[in-house]
Amino acid sequence: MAVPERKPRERMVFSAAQLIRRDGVAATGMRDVAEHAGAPRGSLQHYFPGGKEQLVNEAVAWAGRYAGKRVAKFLAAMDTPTPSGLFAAMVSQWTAEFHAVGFASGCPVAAATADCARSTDSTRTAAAEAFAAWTGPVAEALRGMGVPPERAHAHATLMISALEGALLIARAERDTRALTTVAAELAPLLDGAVR
Amino acid sequence: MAVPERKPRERMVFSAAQLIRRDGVAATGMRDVAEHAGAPRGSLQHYFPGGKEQLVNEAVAWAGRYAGKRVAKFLAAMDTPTPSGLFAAMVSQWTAEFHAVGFASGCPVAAATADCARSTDSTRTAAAEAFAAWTGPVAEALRGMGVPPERAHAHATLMISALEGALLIARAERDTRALTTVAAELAPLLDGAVR
DNA sequence: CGGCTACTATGACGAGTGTCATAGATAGGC
DNA sequence: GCCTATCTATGACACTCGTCATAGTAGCCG
Repeated sequence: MAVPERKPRERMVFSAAQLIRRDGVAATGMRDVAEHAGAPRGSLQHYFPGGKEQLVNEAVAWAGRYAGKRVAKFLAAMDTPTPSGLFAAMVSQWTAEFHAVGFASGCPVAAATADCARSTDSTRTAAAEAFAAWTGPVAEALRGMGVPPERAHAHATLMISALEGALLIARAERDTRALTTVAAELAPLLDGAVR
Repeated sequence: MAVPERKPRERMVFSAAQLIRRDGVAATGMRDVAEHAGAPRGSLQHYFPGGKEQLVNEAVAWAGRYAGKRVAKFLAAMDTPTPSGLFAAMVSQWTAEFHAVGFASGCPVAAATADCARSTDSTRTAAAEAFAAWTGPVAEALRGMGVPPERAHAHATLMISALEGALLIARAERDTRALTTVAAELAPLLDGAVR
């Protein structure tokens, strides 16, 4: 996937997210990010005076916004939206990506959480906000499908939890089995909440 | 939690698991492990000639075995075992630990997967085996409660996926909300499979 | 033209890493 | 006693990291 035409600063954030979800935060070097983004090394300290911490936090935030926006696209692609259909769409995006890149990359928010939750509090906060930026649109979509408001947020949390966990297992096993299993088993529960 | 009386080698594996789940694989140094275990630095190269990779892999394997053994203890502590009761026990162990240590530590298998799935294939395999060593006993327990054999493994995968994902969210949010939500929402589905 | 800002380029520094080499200690067998 | 295998101890090496300092370039305004 060639780096698209964007402003250098955005390219670096995007590249950071890509590398983080592949190798983790600690294993992703600033020099690697610059090279991956095709940006000069000196620009990093110019655009991100807060250093690696700032870059990582912006990458995590970017990932959260991206995931949130995807929800709307999934909805638009479905003729008759259902909770299980939305979840299936989320899962199939990941299975397709896993098959495309050979299970090389996971979720950047998960990587940042596992790596920095204790050491860097600002990154932990950024991860929490990223999860919120993802859960919110999912919950809203569920409400739009008829799920009672008091359960929509809980089901959104359940969906994202199951998805993140299945992502880990799938990556470890190099097999999308966990993802498809979770989607199949959760479907009746999700649709059962529609009033 | 003081390091219990064990043989030095086992202490180092145990300490490695503790540090990995706190700070991630890359951020955990060999010197840190030796110090945490109260073991001499020189012993590392003696017991683990395969270097850090070997130590990490054994720590991950240890974590998988530990999680698998816990299932039996959870079952023994319940008078009338149910799928939702087992899941609630797994969740409550984590909520208790989170409250005890201030959300400092996550799951070592998840950390190893996020950090090494691409870079170190042997660690990725170790993580997959750890998940298997955990899923197996859960599935067997479900069968013992009357869950049909063909669905027991799927439900075990669902339980562990949801738990792992909720762990990540809980750690990021510094709140056990995700864990309790997942336990509550998943309960009827899990118990509904009992014939 | 000068002057200023935005951005790029590059070398250096100190701290940290995993690993290795080598030497020292300790304990059991006989 | 000595010999040997197991374990400990420590200093050094090559390397990478994030960050800083400093200089250079491009482009626009006046």
